Amino acid sequence: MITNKNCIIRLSRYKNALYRLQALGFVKVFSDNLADAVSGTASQVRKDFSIFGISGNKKGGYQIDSLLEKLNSILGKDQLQKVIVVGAGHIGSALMRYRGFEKEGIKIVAGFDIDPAKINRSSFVPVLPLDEAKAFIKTHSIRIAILAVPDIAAQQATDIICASGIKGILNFAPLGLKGTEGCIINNVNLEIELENLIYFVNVTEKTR
Amino acid sequence: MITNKNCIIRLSRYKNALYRLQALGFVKVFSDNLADAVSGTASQVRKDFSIFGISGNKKGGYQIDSLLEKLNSILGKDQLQKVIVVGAGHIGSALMRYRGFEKEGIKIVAGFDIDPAKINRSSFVPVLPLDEAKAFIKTHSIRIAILAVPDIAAQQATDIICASGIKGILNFAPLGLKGTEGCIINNVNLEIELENLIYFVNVTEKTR
DNA sequence: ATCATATTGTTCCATTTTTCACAATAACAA
DNA sequence: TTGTTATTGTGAAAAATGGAACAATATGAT
Repeated sequence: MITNKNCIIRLSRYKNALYRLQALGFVKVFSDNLADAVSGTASQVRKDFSIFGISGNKKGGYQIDSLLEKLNSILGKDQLQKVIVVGAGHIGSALMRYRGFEKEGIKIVAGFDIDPAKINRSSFVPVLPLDEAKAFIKTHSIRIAILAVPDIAAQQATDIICASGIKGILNFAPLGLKGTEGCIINNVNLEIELENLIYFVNVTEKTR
Repeated sequence: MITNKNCIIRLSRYKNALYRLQALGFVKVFSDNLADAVSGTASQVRKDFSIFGISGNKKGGYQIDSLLEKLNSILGKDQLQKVIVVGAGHIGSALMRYRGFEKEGIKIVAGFDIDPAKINRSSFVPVLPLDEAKAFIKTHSIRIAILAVPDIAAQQATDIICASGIKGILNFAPLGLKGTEGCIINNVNLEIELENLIYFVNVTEKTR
């Protein structure tokens, strides 16, 4: 099994680059074209493909359409991914309104919040009481949740949705959550991303 | 020079964990406490510290307050970091309203947008025309920008702010930006994060 | 048909990152 | 004081990752 997160991220980037190339009218692509497009190396492109049994043609490169098919299948993009958002604050609401997911086959089907004032069953993405999350997750077979609640509420919310059958959480709470058995957690911590950036900006400024 | 991004991210996590421990009344901490708190290993905690010349006491662990001081200094948190947001759409606006940055010494001082309808000079975080970005960046010595514009506008916006003296960009546009000389770009790609999560959820589901 | 060329697929090597293991030693107990 | 114990700090081993190189080979030219 592949456990290299970076490798999977690269597959996503290849996929995105391929759509751009396709839109420009290209039909086939070489490993070094893709490498350029994602700022990588041609060896790595080929090795990434080889890991997943994707092969091209000697001297002929890769056929973009079939390559996209394979990548999309690996990335689970051959089916609509239904996702819920837990927490309808600033970030949560923005994610529910964000249209960028649609073209990626990711559909936010509902939001959940504890605050009655946030509930709105008739909005484009309905916002429901957290109490109803468990039933909703089961009824709609939801596997992925985006967690955008304040840090104090994060672990509790995690426990609830994990117990309801959620298999993967994209966590925006500024806190490392304890991974529950059978549930994968990816943390997107904006504060930490910024700190990281600040660190490297400072370092490169000092050393120049 | 330390170029290991993961290492710096771990420093941020240690720092956050230390604040939590401090809030619980702890005064000193051992490497394995910290390891538990961030789901890492004690060796790695010690090695990370050793890389930055942070030392503790044999049998006495680390003094939390002095440890925090050192980490904060490394992470550039001993001074207020002024940040601008470029793009006042859903994500950009949510970030401007997000209060989580404040306690991290990160202050969003202004937003910028091309759309005149988005301009609001009197809001808590003023939203100004993109035209004014260059002057603003120079006047206020801004080094860090958060980029939250649609993908088509991303490269152009990047060029503008890089040319204005921005040294680091946290990019939310779903597109790998070409790194301009002297400007570091960290990408936060929500679609890719979700795809990644979906991949690993699928894989672990299949192998069980 | 033969040759030259371009590009893949994979093996091997270098580098980076993580983990292990243990000597050094500070704190504490008797 | 002496001994015991807990914990650090680090050097060496191991694992993971990335990159270079090249044999294999399909394509197209002559």
